[in-house]
Amino acid sequence: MELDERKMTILRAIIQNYLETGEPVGSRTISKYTDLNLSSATIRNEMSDLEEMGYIVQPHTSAGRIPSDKGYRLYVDMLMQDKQMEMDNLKLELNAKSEKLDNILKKAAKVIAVNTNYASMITAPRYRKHRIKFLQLTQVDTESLLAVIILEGNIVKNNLIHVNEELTQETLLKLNLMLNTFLQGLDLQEINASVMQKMRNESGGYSALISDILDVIATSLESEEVEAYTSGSTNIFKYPELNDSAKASTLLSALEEKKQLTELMYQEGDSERGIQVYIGDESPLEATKDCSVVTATYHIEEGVYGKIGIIGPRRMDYEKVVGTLKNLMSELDQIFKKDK
Amino acid sequence: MELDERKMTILRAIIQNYLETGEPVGSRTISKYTDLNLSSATIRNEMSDLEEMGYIVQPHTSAGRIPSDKGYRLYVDMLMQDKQMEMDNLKLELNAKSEKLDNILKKAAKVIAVNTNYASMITAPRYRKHRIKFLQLTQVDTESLLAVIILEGNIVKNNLIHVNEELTQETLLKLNLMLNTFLQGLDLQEINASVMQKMRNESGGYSALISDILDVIATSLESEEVEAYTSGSTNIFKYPELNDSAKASTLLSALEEKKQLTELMYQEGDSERGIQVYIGDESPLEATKDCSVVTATYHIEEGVYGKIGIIGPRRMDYEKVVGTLKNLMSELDQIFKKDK
DNA sequence: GTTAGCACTCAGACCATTTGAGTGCTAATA
DNA sequence: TATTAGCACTCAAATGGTCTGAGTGCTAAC
Repeated sequence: MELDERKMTILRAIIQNYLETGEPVGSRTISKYTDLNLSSATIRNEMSDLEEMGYIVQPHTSAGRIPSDKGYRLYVDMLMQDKQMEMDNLKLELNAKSEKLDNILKKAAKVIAVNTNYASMITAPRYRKHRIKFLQLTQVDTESLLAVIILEGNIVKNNLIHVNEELTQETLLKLNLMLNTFLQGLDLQEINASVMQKMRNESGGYSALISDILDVIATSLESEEVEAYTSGSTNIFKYPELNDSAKASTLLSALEEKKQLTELMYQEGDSERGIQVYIGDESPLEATKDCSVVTATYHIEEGVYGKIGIIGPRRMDYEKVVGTLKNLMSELDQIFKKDK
Repeated sequence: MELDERKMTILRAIIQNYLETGEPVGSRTISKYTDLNLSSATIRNEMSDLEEMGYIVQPHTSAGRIPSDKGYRLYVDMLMQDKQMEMDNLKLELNAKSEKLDNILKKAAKVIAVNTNYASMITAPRYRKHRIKFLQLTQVDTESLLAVIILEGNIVKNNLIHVNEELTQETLLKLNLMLNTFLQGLDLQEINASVMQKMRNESGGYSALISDILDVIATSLESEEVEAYTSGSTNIFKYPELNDSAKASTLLSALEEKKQLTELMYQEGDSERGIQVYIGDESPLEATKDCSVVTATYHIEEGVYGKIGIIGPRRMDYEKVVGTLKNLMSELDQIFKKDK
């Protein structure tokens, strides 16, 4: 059987109608809804064909039809190659000048959630390897040193180190110089035993302190799970099909935990560019089997990127979501470009 | 009428039973549950009295009784002055040495949520006024300066500032010296126009930069909303009485927003010490009218403290919750003491 | 190829009935 | 006088039957 023009129109009508109402849609509805001027009986025949081809399903005999994952997929694919969206204006109100990365991201997540009425999640950019760009120790008071570590991409980490004796200005300068000489441009793997040994040798009696500092660096680089922010997770209550306590609970847990979702977003073959759509069972994540997840990538610099995700019901308004995401992506790209 | 020994016992039995089951409890149950050896009829008489006194209510005629807010209140008050809890061992697994404040707090929130099966929230310590302890500018690369600001209580803030020209080492030293001389020990209110003017005068041509820096400081200090972490928010699905979508939704929104809850925790008359219990309508917060909220305070140093909160159903296991909180409070106090 | 008509299906609403847990009251008992 | 047994009563929730309406598939007519 062939998926001709008319079948397409009907399928599209079914999907759009279902997106609006959330109820299975019947033949009579479609016969009125479209401008094809076909009777419900004809529609029934076509629908029966569409069902056979797997694009729609009946939740039970004598109910209307709802789109299957395959049907959504077709619809989404059609959308994707379709005309460029007209952009509805969404702006991050940021005085970007002194705004920090995490604030920007939090706001972005919120903007998306509010605009789409779905749950959103955004991850901080993931650097392929965290190279040390710059290191600095400063005496804060008699008993503590502040270690500031700047990684490539201007991620700033800091940590207090407790010391017993006050260090002279001179010693600090020396230590700083040494640390930078040895460690600049390295990532965690490259700080191996031999580097560490050399540093200790040259430290002139401060080898204990050096160890402490290396410890701090190690935890800073290592524990770097990708940070993620969510927003609008309670939006899922707006969709009856997700709004039973078992489903809502697993979904919200996933959103709270973030970790799984992060993994999903950084999926293999994510192509680093463009927009990815997981419909229902297509998702490798158990918790989102009843949802659709749309992810997008924003870029900070070559090879450094983060992800935005939207989680909503299968009957998500894909058109709007994809539009909003594209929009926000370029917005973010802008901000980070200006930021340079 | 008087609340004699026997009535107390019965009330306690009703509450405890209701905590376990979540169902209204009837006279027959109590007559078997307690070791008073009274018939259900007698219990009925007593219950009728208790109802008249306002400690229990009937959800509808011919249902069992459930505790009223007043009843819970009595019960909680009894608990509070009761014997010291035996501590069940909960430990934060932390290698506290290099662990940062926010990590400790996140873990604490999690530990509580897991231990109690309620939702938990913890706020970072709130300083009455944020005084600047130490400031430092560092050149990171040709176009950016890193400004590190350490506030009293060792809260570290940092921000990148974009500059057009590279500064000499000497200029930086001078600027740093000046910044510290002028700003050390001040809080935001105290950085007024006259201080700013003086600084600009002495800056020797870097007044634009100084303005930028002051901007950064201002946002760092000002935007200091209390940070808060939540955990286990999905636990609320475990309690049928909260598990309808309207209630769950408002509650979860409150947990996601955090702001309202933070306000609740830093309530007027919070006495800075000890444990506070809000039962149902006692809470000034609309979103938690159907819940109970228990808050506790942990201390970092004189006058600097944060809050832990537990949110659960009215029929919360107050005994356990209060125990756990006391426990964790001392644990946290320990960690922060060691940390000094 | 399209349409009208008809029999059939099934979820959900509606209603009556039953069940069981719980109550209040009264009279008997210790 | 305090306690208890007994009984009539209430009401939520469960059960089960019936009806309704939206929807289908199939067939015959256009």
